[in-house]
Amino acid sequence: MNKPERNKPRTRLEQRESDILQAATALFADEGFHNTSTRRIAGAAGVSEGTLFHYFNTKNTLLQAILDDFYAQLIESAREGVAAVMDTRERLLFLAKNHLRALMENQALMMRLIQVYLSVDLNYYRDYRNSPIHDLNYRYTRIFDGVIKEGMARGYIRPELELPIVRDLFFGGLEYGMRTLMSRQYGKDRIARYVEGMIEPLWQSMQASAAAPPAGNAALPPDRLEQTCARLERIAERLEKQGKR
Amino acid sequence: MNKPERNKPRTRLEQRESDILQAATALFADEGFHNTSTRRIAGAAGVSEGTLFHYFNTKNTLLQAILDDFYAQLIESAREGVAAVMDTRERLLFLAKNHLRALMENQALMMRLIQVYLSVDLNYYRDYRNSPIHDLNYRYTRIFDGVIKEGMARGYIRPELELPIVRDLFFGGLEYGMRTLMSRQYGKDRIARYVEGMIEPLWQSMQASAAAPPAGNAALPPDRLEQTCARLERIAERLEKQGKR
Amino acid sequence: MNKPERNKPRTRLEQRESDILQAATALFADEGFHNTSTRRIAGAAGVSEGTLFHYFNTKNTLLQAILDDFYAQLIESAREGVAAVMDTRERLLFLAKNHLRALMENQALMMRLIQVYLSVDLNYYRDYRNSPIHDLNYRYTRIFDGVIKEGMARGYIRPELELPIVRDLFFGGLEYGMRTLMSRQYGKDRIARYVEGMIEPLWQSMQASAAAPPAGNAALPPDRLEQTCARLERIAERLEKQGKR
Amino acid sequence: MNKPERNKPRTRLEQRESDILQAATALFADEGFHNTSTRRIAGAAGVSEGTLFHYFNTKNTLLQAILDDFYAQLIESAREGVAAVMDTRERLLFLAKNHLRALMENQALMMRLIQVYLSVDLNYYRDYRNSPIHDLNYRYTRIFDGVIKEGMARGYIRPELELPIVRDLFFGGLEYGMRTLMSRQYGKDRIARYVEGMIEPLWQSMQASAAAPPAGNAALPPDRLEQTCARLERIAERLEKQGKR
DNA sequence: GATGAATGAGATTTCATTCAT
DNA sequence: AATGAATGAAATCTCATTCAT
Repeated sequence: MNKPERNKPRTRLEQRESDILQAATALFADEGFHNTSTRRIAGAAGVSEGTLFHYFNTKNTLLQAILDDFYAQLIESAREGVAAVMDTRERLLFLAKNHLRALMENQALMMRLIQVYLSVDLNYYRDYRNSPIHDLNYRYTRIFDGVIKEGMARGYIRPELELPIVRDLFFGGLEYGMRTLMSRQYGKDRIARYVEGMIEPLWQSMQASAAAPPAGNAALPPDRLEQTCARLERIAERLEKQGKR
Repeated sequence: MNKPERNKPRTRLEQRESDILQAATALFADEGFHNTSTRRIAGAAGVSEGTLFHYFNTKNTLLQAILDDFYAQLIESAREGVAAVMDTRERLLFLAKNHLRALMENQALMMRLIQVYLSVDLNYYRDYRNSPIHDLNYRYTRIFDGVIKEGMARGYIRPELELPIVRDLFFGGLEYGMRTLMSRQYGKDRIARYVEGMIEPLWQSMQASAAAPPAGNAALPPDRLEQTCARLERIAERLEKQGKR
Repeated sequence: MNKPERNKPRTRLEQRESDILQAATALFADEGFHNTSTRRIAGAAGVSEGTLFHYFNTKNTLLQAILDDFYAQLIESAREGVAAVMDTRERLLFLAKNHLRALMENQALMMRLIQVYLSVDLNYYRDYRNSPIHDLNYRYTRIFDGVIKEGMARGYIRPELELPIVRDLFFGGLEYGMRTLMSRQYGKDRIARYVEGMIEPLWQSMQASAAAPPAGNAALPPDRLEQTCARLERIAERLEKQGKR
Repeated sequence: MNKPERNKPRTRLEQRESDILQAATALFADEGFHNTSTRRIAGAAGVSEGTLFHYFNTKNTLLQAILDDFYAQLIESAREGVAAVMDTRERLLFLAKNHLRALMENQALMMRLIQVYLSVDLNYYRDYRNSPIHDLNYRYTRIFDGVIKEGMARGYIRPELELPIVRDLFFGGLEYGMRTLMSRQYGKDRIARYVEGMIEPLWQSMQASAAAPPAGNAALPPDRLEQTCARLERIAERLEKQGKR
């Protein structure tokens, strides 16, 4: 899947804008946002610094534009994939793979960018809900939400499951795992295997069947038993010590 | 639980060092690493810039020291909690709460710092394995790993579960969810409820072979019970012998 | 002879660059390299500090540029003078005067700059041969070498004389003597007298085999005379032929 | 010959002072004056920074002390050598070798130090005559002067020779030549050979005999002749060119 | 006498942004 | 629309020197 080239720029203006975006994307990904000067971006894009600021008023604007592009593609690809597959589990697999693929294809740029953006340039937790990135992310994750809700409606997923939590596990798990994945050489199949390994337990916990014995209680007995055993063990140990004296 | 105050600084040197660390921690948390100048840190700590660099050769050194401190506390509290509780599920609940608590107590500093550190100042994915933070994180997550492995040994967790994936879901989910949590006013119980909501599906998916018998009582570990009984009998016998003396 | 004004700057850029170079030259000369801040240079040149670094990436680059300019002028003037005079002794006199003149005209800057450069900023004796200043100096002293070699070829200088040693005496003596000269008020004729006083013994020691016949007329180069006479006769013959046509 | 150890420090105070001097000497030599911080000197000397400034009020004081020591040794060794040898030429050879040896033994320190001192920290040419280093150097070069004067008195050196000029050639030549010597691997004999090569022409030019044909005139005839030849040559060449047309 | 923590002025360099051309 | 020279504020870090202990 081709990235920024997708919207083929036709006019000279669009070409320039695209050049700048691509150059900035590559440099941000390689060196990080703060370690990349606008001068270098301009140089890499083959334009003057003045021109760069002619297209993007601010370095932050540039970052925002990159994020916009990225999310636009992410959202589009996610929607397409979800529309093409009907099975809920397959849809989740697709979303996960697509998510990782997009992140990695951009040389992990996005993860870094988003983090930097969230962590440094915005006061993230202060005004997250008003930030433009919140909006992007919201629109993106709604696709996931839709899949889950449809799965519930169809009876594949137990309906009392808390959606936000599944969402956190899904995206959080994927991005956390990406660290491990990226620090090694990885192939396409490696990603696929990893994703399947992650969806499997998630899927289990979503199953309607698993809800049958209402969890809460089902988990209690062995714990209770375990606790009692442990207590007895402790007593036994104490007795042993005393015995040795 | 109190943070840097824990190791109460006694000498004047330690006091100063602690002052600087605290000031830097707060500022980094509020404004981000790159938006906080050493001058402001020095000012906030009540020392001159020269003094700051007398204690920490580099702004990065300062960051490193903060991370070291944070992880040291995190690791210690995690170990203590795990040692105090025997039940696997309870342990996971504790680890999750502890993780969130630590992150939030530091004004979400650490998450941001770590991200910045990973994303910007290091070339994260390039030399992650050699970075000092990798080591810290490794030592921390091994505690989680230990809990899971012990759970498997005891029969509470199906042994074919892939540990790295559970780990990614656990920590990734927590940190991803933290965004939501922090953007609202939250109370202690809110965290607790959130954590329990997250552990519940995770725990389910860990249960022994949920695929075959629909979970529930299948989680019973009969051998464990048998072993404990046998041991108790042995102890009883020994006690009987002692009683005969 | 005017220094940086020589290549009259036409464009605004060249003008600025020249301003900066001149300001830096003057300040370095007055206060020394390490005691002159870039801020003061910028101020003296009437530009902002940012502009200064726009033209010269580094304070050292600036120094290098000054040295380049100086040597370029030195080399050019030396070549011109040598080309304009045929007599070896006159050439040496010229080179010596020119050397001192250039050094003094630049407010003794160059001697100081070069020394500082050699002594402090480079590890002089460690990588002298690879330093850019070595190259400049080499190109300059080759002019002297050429004069000496030609003097040998013409029979005015005894050929067994060791060129490096004469070179050391020549330039070393001049620069060492400059200290004395500069600490007093000096006029043009004073320099001239000093130079003549220095060339006199040097020249004597270069004369052909001063050891054998007590010098003086021994310096006569009979073969040179013979060769020239022969050549003149040949030319005369040819002219005669032409006249017969 | 041992350098700073010569005045064997007895008291603890003297030992410390000597330690500091030695450390500073080595570091200045290796890294240059401005690139060596007092902190590093203190560290290398095994004392605290406070102590360093207890012994030497100023970094410049330290430099001055080093120079004092160096010159003291230089002067002493020069005096001893001159006293031990009677022949004028031998004395000059000794002085030259001794000069180079001392310079090189100190890792070329002194040359660099003096240059730095002269070039940067003092406004050398402004108040050279009042500077302490002028005094040291004056006392040192007077030894050379004495040798020359005695040589004149004994009839070995022509009396009309200008002493300052010979002095400049002698010391200037030596120090200029040192650059070449130090940038290669050199042995003791290499220095000796170099010095002899340099004294030879110098000595010739000092000879009383060379004065017999009063130089000035003696040098004229061949020059005059040369000029005439050159002129004739030029005319001949022009004629030849015309002839070829 | 010895220490080394503390200082604060200052040094070089970077950078996003502006604006005259 | 495009340029790139110009800016000046700010950033990190160094350093000789002082002084309380």
